Amino acid sequence: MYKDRVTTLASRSRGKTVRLFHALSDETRLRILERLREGEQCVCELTDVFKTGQSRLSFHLRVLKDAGLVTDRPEGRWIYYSLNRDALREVEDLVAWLTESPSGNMPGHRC
Amino acid sequence: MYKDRVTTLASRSRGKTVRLFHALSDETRLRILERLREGEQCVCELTDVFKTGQSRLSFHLRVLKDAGLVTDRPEGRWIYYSLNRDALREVEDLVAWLTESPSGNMPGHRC
DNA sequence: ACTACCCATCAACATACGTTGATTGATACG
DNA sequence: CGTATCAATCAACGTATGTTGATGGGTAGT
Repeated sequence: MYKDRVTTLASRSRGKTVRLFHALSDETRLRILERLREGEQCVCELTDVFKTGQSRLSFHLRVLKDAGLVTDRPEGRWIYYSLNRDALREVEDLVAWLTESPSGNMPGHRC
Repeated sequence: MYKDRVTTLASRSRGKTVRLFHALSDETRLRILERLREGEQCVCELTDVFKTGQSRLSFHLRVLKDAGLVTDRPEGRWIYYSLNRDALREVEDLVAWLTESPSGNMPGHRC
């Protein structure tokens, strides 16, 4: 369990992790995720709710998708977005690993 | 337990959350956190390890500190930084809340 | 076919962010 | 004292990011 988490962070490319956190570091995108938490939604629903330009939402949805936090599914002329809970759990593990105390000791340092 | 998490995210200002994730969305800062995970460190230690300019680290440490992820403690002419594990646990809860399925149902929408 | 709708993409712009090198202040040490 | 060290801050710069309005491609309905 513990070992799993170690490798989770260690083996993961830092760039991918950075993109994950970056995707989460925007108010609009957080609100989108909160919304998607309730279930699948199409873009038109979101533009309705957020009362904002469509291209703006499209932009943010793309950031979330590139980070792997959401998935999309076309149906007719709509595209439905939904949360990727696996990615979120990965974020949880990442942070959990940081929170834990390491086993070994650190080498000293002369200032 | 579940209710706690709900209020954790709901009562929290989104701006603060955004700053948290933003602080985590940089490779240098992630490496600093990984380092601090092993224990308290002064800036000179970090400049040594990362072989980079002092002002650069100072900048990133400030971002981390403003987000509440680290704390600093002056001692003599050095300043020691350490992880704020409470803040990290807060991040964990935030993400956990997003991951969970909500209880109620969403209102429908006509496209 | 024609029109209406949904969405992604683009170009242009403004703002935010990270880097670098220099300066400043504070502490320690001779 | 004078000098050296540690670290925060500043100004200047280039790049990344988010916003807006316009365009275009695909699907549905008439």
